[in-house]
Amino acid sequence: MNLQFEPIVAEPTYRKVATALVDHIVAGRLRSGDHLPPELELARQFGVNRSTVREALRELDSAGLIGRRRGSKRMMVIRPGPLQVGAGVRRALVLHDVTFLDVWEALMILEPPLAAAAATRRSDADLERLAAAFKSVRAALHPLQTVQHVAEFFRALGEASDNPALVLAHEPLIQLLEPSLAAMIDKVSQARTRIIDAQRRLCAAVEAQDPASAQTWMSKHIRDFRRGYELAGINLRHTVAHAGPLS
Amino acid sequence: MNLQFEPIVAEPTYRKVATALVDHIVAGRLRSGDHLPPELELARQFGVNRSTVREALRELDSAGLIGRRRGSKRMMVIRPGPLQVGAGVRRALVLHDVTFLDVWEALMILEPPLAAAAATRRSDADLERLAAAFKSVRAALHPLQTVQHVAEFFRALGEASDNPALVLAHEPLIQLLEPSLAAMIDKVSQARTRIIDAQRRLCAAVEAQDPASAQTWMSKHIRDFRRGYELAGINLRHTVAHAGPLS
DNA sequence: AACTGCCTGATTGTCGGACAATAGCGCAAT
DNA sequence: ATTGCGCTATTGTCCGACAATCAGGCAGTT
Repeated sequence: MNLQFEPIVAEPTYRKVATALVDHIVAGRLRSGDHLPPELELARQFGVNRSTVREALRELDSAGLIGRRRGSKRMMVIRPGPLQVGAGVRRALVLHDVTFLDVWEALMILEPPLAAAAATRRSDADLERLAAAFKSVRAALHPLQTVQHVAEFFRALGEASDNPALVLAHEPLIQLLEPSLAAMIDKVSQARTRIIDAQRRLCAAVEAQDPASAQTWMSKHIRDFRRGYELAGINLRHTVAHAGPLS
Repeated sequence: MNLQFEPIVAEPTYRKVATALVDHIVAGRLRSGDHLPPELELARQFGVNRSTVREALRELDSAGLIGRRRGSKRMMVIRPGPLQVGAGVRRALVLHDVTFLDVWEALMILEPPLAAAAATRRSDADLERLAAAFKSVRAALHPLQTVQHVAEFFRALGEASDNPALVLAHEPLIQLLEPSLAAMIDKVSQARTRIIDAQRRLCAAVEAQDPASAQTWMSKHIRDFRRGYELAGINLRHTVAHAGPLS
């Protein structure tokens, strides 16, 4: 009696419908921008009730695979963007009790090479976006504004790296950084100046397409964040939970 | 006439219900392992129809925030695990036409420092899991088995780093690597040997808690992957799309 | 005491139908 | 070309229903 049985899996219908739709999207039969067939039509084709279709649609919705333009009624297929995906990962990280130190360490690993890649491969448009973000940071009045533009600076740098994997990997980190950074800037007077200084060097390095310099300065920049947190009296071993608006 | 108006957002009820539930979970009022109230009870409390509640539940379901034990009927709150979150990110990456080169570059950035962190902070249990994975790789018969255990090796290393941010960041990369790696091992005869050799060194470094050595060998290891792909005749600039089972 | 079988209630999965609100769209009028 | 009007399609939400099955109690047997 050495028999081992596989557990029986009874997938509910709404999940089957969902995976069927996902498969169509990932296989490219439904492309980004295409309108999804109306719910009743889908129900007819799948041979299920509209309620069931709707439950499946909520799953795709939550996965960021479908959405609609503002003011539009019909659903269309979209590509899950970094903000959407990043928000999900951020939630997961918060629930896993990620600490400031964890986030800082990950940034320390990711951002310098990312900056180097950005410097190497940036397009003129990327440079422009980066410069615009830098300008906004200098012009920002409130800490909250500042961090929003700092986040945009990081995002611009990510896009410049021209590597979707890196973009999606560092997006949740940026989102986790944002709220705590505001508190830090508010408490540490030199923080703003030092951030602006680092960004100026980074802009220059990216413009000059000097990866080594970009990497070095980003490294200093991230290290500075840690110093800022310590000066602000934030315990790096605390979890980042509840540090900002969530969903 | 310089007025700018904010766009009016009219959130549907099912989304409000979903965010209300998410807020409760993230705020810790509903903890991992808690049973969710029955749908009718939720409908009563929210003052909406059960269908609406169910659509909201599908959203949380897809986000990996709720689930159920096998054979159980009632939903319970869970923490979205790396596999779940990673699968979502992987889908997003595929839809963003990520290339082998992109994935390789991200691995090249992430894995060496991750290995160093693992070597520094690994527990005895981590070491055991890593050794078990290594053993399974050596014992594996088919390429498909091999890559599964190789993936497990990377996951074990990630867990050993004791940094959830790093774990979640490299999970989608592992998942993207998996299918193509099988093809590569099948074509390049030395690949298996070289992987095992690298893993042996990595195991030793992690056991000796020697971060520098771990980082160096991981660096070589990842670099080897690239050589393998080139030997296998895989164009690194091709997208990884459709390279394996999706959802 | 432990295991088994059985019954009952609770809960979910799926269905059908209904209706209000409104986006989409064509057509006429300006 | 823009505006106004009216019809249709589509979504959001609700109600009610029923089958399947899980959870828990209860009795009977060994």
